[in-house]
Amino acid sequence: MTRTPKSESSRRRILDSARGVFFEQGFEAASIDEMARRAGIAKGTVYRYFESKAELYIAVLVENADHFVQRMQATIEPALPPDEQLRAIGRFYRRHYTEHPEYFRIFWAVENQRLIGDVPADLLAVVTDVWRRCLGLLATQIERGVDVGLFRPCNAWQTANLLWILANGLIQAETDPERRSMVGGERGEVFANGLDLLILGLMAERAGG
Amino acid sequence: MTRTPKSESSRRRILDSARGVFFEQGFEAASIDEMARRAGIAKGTVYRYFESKAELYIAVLVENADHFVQRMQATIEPALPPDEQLRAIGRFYRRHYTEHPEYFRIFWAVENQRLIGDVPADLLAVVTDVWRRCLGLLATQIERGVDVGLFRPCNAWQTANLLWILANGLIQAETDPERRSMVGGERGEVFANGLDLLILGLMAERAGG
Amino acid sequence: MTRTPKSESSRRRILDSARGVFFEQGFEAASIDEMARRAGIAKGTVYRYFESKAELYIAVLVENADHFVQRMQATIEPALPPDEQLRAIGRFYRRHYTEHPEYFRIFWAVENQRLIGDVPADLLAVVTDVWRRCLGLLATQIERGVDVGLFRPCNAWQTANLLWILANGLIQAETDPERRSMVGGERGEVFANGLDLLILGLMAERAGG
Amino acid sequence: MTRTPKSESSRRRILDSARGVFFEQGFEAASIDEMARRAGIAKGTVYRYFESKAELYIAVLVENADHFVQRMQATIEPALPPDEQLRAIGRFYRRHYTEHPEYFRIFWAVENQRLIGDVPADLLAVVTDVWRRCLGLLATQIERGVDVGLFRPCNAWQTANLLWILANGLIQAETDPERRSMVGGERGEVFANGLDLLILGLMAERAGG
DNA sequence: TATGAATGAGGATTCATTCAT
DNA sequence: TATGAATGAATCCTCATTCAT
Repeated sequence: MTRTPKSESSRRRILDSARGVFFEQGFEAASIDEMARRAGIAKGTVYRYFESKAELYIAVLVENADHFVQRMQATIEPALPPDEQLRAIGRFYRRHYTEHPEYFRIFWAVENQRLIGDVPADLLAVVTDVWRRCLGLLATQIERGVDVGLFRPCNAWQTANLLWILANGLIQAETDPERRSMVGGERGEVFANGLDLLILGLMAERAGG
Repeated sequence: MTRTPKSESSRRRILDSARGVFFEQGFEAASIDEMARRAGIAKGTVYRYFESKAELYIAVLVENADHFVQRMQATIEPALPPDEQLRAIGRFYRRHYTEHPEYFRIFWAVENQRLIGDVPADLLAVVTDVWRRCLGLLATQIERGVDVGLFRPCNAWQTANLLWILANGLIQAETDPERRSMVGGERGEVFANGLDLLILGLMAERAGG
Repeated sequence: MTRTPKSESSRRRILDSARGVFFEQGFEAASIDEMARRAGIAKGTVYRYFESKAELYIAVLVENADHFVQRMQATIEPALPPDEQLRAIGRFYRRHYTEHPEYFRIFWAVENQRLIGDVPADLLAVVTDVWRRCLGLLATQIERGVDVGLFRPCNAWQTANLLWILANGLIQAETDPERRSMVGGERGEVFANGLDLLILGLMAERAGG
Repeated sequence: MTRTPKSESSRRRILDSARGVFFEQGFEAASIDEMARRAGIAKGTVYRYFESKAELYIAVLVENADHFVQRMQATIEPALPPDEQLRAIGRFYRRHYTEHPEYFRIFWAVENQRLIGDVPADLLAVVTDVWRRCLGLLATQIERGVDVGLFRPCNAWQTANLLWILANGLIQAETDPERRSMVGGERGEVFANGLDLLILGLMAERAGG
């Protein structure tokens, strides 16, 4: 009788358990049975809310995407200088992962797209949109830095891409215990230092000039 | 009953076809039927050489790892200065991917380990070993650079990790058409510029000093 | 708890939509969901009027039967001679199918009884009753024809059965495009000629005598 | 190691049990589980021989069709006059049904085509071909009868269609106990008399002329 | 040693039916 | 009385694995 048909709490429970199973097992290996079990509902009920496994997967990713982008945009503080801004975004990004590791993986799910195979339209659009908005956020700060002479001239989108790749890769590396024991250092510190080195490169020529 | 293969050529053919199928379809979606078909042998025969699908997958990855590390080590040219050495390794890495995209994926397969779930012992050891050797190669050059005053003081393994992450991430980014259209630029150029920026950061302080 | 419907209009709407769905999709493929949707009511409501899918199917068939028999009986015009009477019934039958193909199928549904499997009591009684009344109508005319010397002596019910079989078969044959292209001729003409040939056979001996 | 891949006896057993289940329950209601159970093999084995339920259904029908047409063609005895020929074909047809009621139903399965929905190409072709050959056999005899002046001039295919419809309808009517008790008479006699009446109609004009 | 037929557990999906509201 | 969310048994189909030959 509420505005939403079906039960919003069931939908919520399904999405939550589905996210867990999908991220733990991957799209192919994840089973609807397991999701239903975790959600404490019958298997058939899942199909009252989502037409297929693929659609459910998309719904999980879309939700994550929206949640993430909204928070990332809220991070921007216009008062900070561009290099500090980049560091702040980086800190937010890493913290967000720490707090919501499941949500975070959407950015790595992109590579697994092909697993689904026949539902690229919706998914691709969403994920691409997220990437674009994130890169755009970074590119804006980089451009600002170049304009005010803080950064040396560069292609802002390409440089944003570098920062993005590095941030993602560093977080992924943190996740792997083997890798961490290889590299050493505190988790947060390695991340911050990594980004700093790149930002330093960005400012280098100026220092040299 | 022994583990020793009966026919080395059959083992070879199985590994080759398995690599193709695993890399094209992913672990879950890959089917033994398809592998046997491509290898031109009967399905049951596969099980005379490998105990299970998972073990076969591991064998493929292990083999790739060995092949890769051997070639990477052969890349080192002691005569070059450390920064050029790093660039050379980067060029090799990217070229290697271009020529052998299948072999290359072993580094990203690590993250998908959990797909298998219960066979980490062998695999983890091998992959970790590869990572360690690759990072070691980079770390050696970085240390050399620091020693000769070309690079500013830094934790060599952490920095090697950065280069490694960036190289992998850039190549992955190249693979995604959406991403490339977002970032623009020539494929090889974006890769080279990215590494350069990091290396520039490595040398920055010195320039400033 | 009583079998008496709560709202006659709901019962009406359910029967109408059920007939459409059953006849379009067949018993197995027909879904209660679709019927409820078309009737503009909730699925659960269907079960307030009919105990099961099978019972609803029976109700549809019973209703069709009554409707059909009433109209067929109204066709008889005592003034016509028996052979014309038979032709008139044939014309009515074919026209009735053309105008109400859904209703018509009851006669072919008999053969599909076994699809349900465990509800023959009600259904069988009704359908048998319809057949009997239809054949009786024909048999009466045939007997009359024999009595007045128009037809040669014969078992009236067996002959009625022949006419009935032929009429049904001809209409079914019209329905199949492949069959029509095989046989050729105008739809109505093939039907009329077919019955005529049989009636001619009925009158043959007389002509010969 | 025999000429046929897989096991011919398994294929045979599957086809036999499938025919039974399909004809007893109809395409939709028939379950592969039941077929496997009756054949005494595992469910998965069915899929080694037939790609899908629909393909298995087609295989059953095709087999029946071939078997039937071959025997029907063998019935023709050139020495007999056309009217006797038609009676002989009728007797064969009825006897064939009596002995192989399952095989026989292919002619009534045509009407259920739509149940499958997405595999009409093969099926339609086969069934249409059977009908055409059967009607052709009848039409040939009718034409001969017209040529020799035994039958009155008529459209041979349309008349063949009439005989065909009547024969099928009479056999179907025999199958239904209710119908039989309504009509009375010996089974074989009703059938023979029915066809005779039509053949009489065919010869009537001549008698009258 | 190689084969490939057979297996059967497992997974996605459907839908008649129930029942709390 | 009507609703529609929830159920779960049933169905088709897949495929890693086994084993008799």
